[in-house]
Amino acid sequence: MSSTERIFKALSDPARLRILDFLQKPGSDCCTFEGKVCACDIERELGLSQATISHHMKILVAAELVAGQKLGRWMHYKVRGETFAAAAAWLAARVGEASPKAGTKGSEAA
Amino acid sequence: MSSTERIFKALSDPARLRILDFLQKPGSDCCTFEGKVCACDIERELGLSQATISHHMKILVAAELVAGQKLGRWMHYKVRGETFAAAAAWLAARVGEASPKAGTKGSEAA
DNA sequence: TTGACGTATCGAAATCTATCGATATATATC
DNA sequence: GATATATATCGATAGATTTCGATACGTCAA
Repeated sequence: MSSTERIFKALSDPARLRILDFLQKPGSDCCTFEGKVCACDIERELGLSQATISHHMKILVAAELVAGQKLGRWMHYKVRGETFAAAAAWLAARVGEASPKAGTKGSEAA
Repeated sequence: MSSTERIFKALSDPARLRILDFLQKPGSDCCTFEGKVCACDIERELGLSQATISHHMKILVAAELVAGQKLGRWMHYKVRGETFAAAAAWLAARVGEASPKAGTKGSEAA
């Protein structure tokens, strides 16, 4: 699976979109650490089981949309802006290029 | 399903990514018409059945990533750049906002 | 009207995904 | 060491997705 496909697949689930939104504006009562949000806060915010949250975080980390760091017993996550920027660039490169002479814009999709 | 989720879901399949690439650089032997590519060419390019191509095009049109136009017996498709641009903007808005004090206002509408 | 052709839809099979409870692993505390 | 806590993994299940062949629908040409 290409990294492009992996990114969009990670973005195509409502639970994961909620997680990404939450990572950027966590509640003030969250056990954040240096801008990173604890997995337990995500679980509480979404109302899904701990196993399900762990599953989603694995997918987001594999897509490089999120970075995880273990601090003692806790996992702390934060958004990886550079991957969002790369995905945005991938999309932007496909705007207004419907001409028959497109050529060297393909990154590594498909 | 939100339009954002519908767009990313449409982008999360390798066959559909190939279709989008092909729509922007179709072969010179394709029965294109005013920059739009015939469904029969997509079928030939991808090597999937006609039913499968029709299914994928329906998903791409529903996500508004592609516009379809019927010309006699033929369906012609083209990329809708504005939807790609909107999706790129959605991603770009999530770059560099991982910190609660990254410069944006403190409006947290949860 | 009839037949041929391009496309859409239907029904089914195989595979993938989200979700959960149970359990394992790792770490902090006693 | 023993126990409690946070997270990861395992196994199972329900639902979604991809794909196809068959067939229906719409359009062009005799």
